[in-house]
Amino acid sequence: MATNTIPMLPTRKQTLPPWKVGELAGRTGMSVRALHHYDEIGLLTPSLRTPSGHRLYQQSDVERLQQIQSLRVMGIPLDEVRELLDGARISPREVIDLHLTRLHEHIARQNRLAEWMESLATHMDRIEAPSMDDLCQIIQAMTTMEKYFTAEQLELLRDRRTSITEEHMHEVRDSWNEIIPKVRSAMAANVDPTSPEILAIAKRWKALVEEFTGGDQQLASSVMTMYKNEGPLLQQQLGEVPTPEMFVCIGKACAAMR
Amino acid sequence: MATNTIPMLPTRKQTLPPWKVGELAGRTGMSVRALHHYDEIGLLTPSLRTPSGHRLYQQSDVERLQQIQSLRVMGIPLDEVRELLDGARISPREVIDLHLTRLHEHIARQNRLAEWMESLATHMDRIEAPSMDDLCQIIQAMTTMEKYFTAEQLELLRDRRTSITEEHMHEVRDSWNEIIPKVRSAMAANVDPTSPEILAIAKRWKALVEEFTGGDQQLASSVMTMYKNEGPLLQQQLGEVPTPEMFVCIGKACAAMR
DNA sequence: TCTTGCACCTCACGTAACGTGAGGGTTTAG
DNA sequence: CTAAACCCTCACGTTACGTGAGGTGCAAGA
Repeated sequence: MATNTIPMLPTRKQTLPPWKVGELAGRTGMSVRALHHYDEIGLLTPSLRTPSGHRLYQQSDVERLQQIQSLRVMGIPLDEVRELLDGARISPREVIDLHLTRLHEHIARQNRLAEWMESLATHMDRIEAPSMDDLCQIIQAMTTMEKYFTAEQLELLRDRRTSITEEHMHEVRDSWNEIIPKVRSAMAANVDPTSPEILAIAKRWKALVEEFTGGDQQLASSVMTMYKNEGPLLQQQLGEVPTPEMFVCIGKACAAMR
Repeated sequence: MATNTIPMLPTRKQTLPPWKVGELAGRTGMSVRALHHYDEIGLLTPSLRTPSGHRLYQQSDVERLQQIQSLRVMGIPLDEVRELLDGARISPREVIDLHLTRLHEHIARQNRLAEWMESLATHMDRIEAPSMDDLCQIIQAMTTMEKYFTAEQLELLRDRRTSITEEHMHEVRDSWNEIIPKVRSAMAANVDPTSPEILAIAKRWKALVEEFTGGDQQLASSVMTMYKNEGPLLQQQLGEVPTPEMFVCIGKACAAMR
């Protein structure tokens, strides 16, 4: 490079001695292996070799390498770089736009993941001494819920959760743990759904559902679908869990109440 | 799964028949090949095989797979998942934080790249019919400048560039293309730097520099360093370019002016 | 009972862009 | 002339599987 800063002799440009691979690597910040690799895949083949096979890179090769490096900083894969430099039937502006679009999509995905992990972290902080098992269960619960609820419903639930006290959540949990076994034993005893015993339970059940859904019918049915499909999974995580049969039973009771 | 939604018979859990690989794959959304792979790397080895060698996954294996899937959605590599599930000597909260940090760094890098590519795009839009070569040259210029200027200096230059009209930029370019050959020929003729001829040129030179740098001495020296080190590259892109010798010559002339 | 078809098995190569030796020639400075 | 430094060509390792190739196991219909 320094040889060319002498301004009086610009015509000697072509007579510059070609570079060996190590020299080119050193001057361009590439590794020798990378240059070998570019040669292997036909991206940058030195235009000369010594009789013994040593690679010799001419000025034109150096320029090509600089072009390669330029395109690579955009994150363009090597085979695409080769296509662009060899038969460029796509405009540079399109190249930029295309990769910018890809990049933005990638960033958006990563941002969603980060957001998701942050909400995961807040969930984890509710547990006193979380084990790896707890972590996995919470992740499973979150991904499961994402399958059954829309984004708005999830946000609504998130809001409601933060606006509610920790104790109240436990109270609700305890209520379910009390009610569900009652329903189960009543059903096992073949009690009539319209009997006063079940009607009383159904009233509490409806109140709990009402409180959770805030009267949102869509939300209520999403919850039911989820419990129907993911019964065993939720049971593992929540303890007592309503079965489809219970939904039927309580549904009959509610119908009888009207 | 459906077999377990019958709530009256929870004790039959263990007697569930084990699953073959295709069945497990179908139910968990994994591919058979992935399960084979997990087996190969010792991440999930089915606890049973049929005499003929068919893999049989028990309930415990299914649970492990669910844990694996849970951790994988965070983007944790497989060997790390194995470490976490086997000998978890790191707390789940740390796992989340660690990967969240990684993720944020990654996002930050991608964002910087996106920003960079957007500014690249605006540069490209200044060229009428940009070729792939123009694209590479602009990229080179941008990366080169990033080596010599600080972030603030670059922003300053960006601001100045947008506040200036296109024509004016061409005028400045033309001025340099006029002045530099004059200096070169004067130097070739060994004209004294303190001669009125050179002094006149030096005044125009200084004015141009002054306009570009806005009097910022740091900026001026950064520019000089860049021209010194990247002479040939810039020459390729700008046409006429000052050499270190010219800086010396003009420096002498300026000293004589005072 | 035989065959058909499907699910299963074990290799083994391919992916992206090189890093990292191994084993052996070449060049060059002393 | 020799030793250091440099060069060469394989060739495996990396990540998380996809995609056959070639062969076996198993349940059901003819």
